[in-house]
Amino acid sequence: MPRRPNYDRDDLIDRARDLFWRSGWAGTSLKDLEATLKMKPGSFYAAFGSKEALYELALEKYSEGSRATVKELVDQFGAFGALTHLPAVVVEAEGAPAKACMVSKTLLELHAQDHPLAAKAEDLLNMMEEQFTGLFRQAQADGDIDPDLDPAVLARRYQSDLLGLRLSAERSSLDASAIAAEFADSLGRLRPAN
Amino acid sequence: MPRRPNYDRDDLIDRARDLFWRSGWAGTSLKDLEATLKMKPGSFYAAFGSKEALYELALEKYSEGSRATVKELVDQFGAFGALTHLPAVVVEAEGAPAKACMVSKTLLELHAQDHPLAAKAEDLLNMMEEQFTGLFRQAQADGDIDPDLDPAVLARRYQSDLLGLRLSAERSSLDASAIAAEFADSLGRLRPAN
DNA sequence: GGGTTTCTTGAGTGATCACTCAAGTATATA
DNA sequence: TATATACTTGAGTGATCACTCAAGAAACCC
Repeated sequence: MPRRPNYDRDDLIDRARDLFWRSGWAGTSLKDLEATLKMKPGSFYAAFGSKEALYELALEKYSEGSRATVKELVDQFGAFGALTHLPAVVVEAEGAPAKACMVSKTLLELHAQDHPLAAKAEDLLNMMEEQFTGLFRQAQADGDIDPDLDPAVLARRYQSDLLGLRLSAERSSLDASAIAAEFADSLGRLRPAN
Repeated sequence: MPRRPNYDRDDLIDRARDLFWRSGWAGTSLKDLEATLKMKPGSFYAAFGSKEALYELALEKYSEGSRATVKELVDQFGAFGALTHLPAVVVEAEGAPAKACMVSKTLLELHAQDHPLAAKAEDLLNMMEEQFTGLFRQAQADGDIDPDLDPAVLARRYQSDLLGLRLSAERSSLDASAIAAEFADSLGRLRPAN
């Protein structure tokens, strides 16, 4: 009986994610969304309920995509190889709306307002950190990293440096690839002693 | 002949800086500024011209303060000591409006809009990077760091990691002091070989 | 103390914000 | 083909945005 929507919901969320990723929460107006999604306000609110609800969907999709990229690197290069390749991958991503991580941008923008999306961003950063912990643990099992080191500690430091690298990559006057290469190189110091 | 203002301009800029630092550009409304500075719109615009002009003053003052803090650490601990102490200082700053660097927050929020304040933020990050380069050079002269390493390269990496640390320190679920300690510790690897 | 100059006040500006809703349109079932 | 059920449209909502300006108050010089 019903009329079906003439849009692909998943594609809309992708486009919204890219817009939010680039321009942030306050920097993206409903007019911007209407233009990018080619939807009138009525359709928009029928489909998503609110700007905030769509942002949350977009943020979750960003985080899923981020973790999927890491998994692909693991399949291709193994756990240690994924950790060393990721910095360059993230900095050299050509089509990406921004170099910086969307989750960290969300946290920085909305943390002071105690906005629910900032809490969501914290959760997602924790999930991503856990993925890194798993990678360091696996790299130890593979004999690529000193087994005496604590994978959780390594992961926190790794994620912190990676977020710094991605933030720095937003600077136009700075060659982020060079930092990425060094970052990857310095992981070699974590190799087992023998 | 004239009537003098009944405020301390320097103090107003300090308070505006703290407010902008915490809440960001879009997150700070003129109503917020009026409340914090205890000024009516007329006085505000007579004194500063626009929200953007005040933000620029606040950002410059933040950057000056940031570089002054580093200089104090150099006086107290020397160049290498300043580099090792700074991570903990920055993460444990109790009274600060935010853990993350105001300049990097500005860049992330406004870069996509090609906002003049984002360009300003880039300039200030470059200045801060130069200060770090000078510190690494001095630390080499002091015999604390391997003279074969490039101080400019070390500074870029150091700044990137420091910005990442400060970003991570915004996460409530994360112990940033531990990362800071490790960060400082890892600088020991840059010592000369002998 | 009169006159000049500046600062302060606060109501008011148009623009934009996220969002609503009644009316119109298209689709699927019966 | 008739009807029920969405979806789409777009003008319009009140709230808030950064900002203006005319009027009044205060401080200085003579």
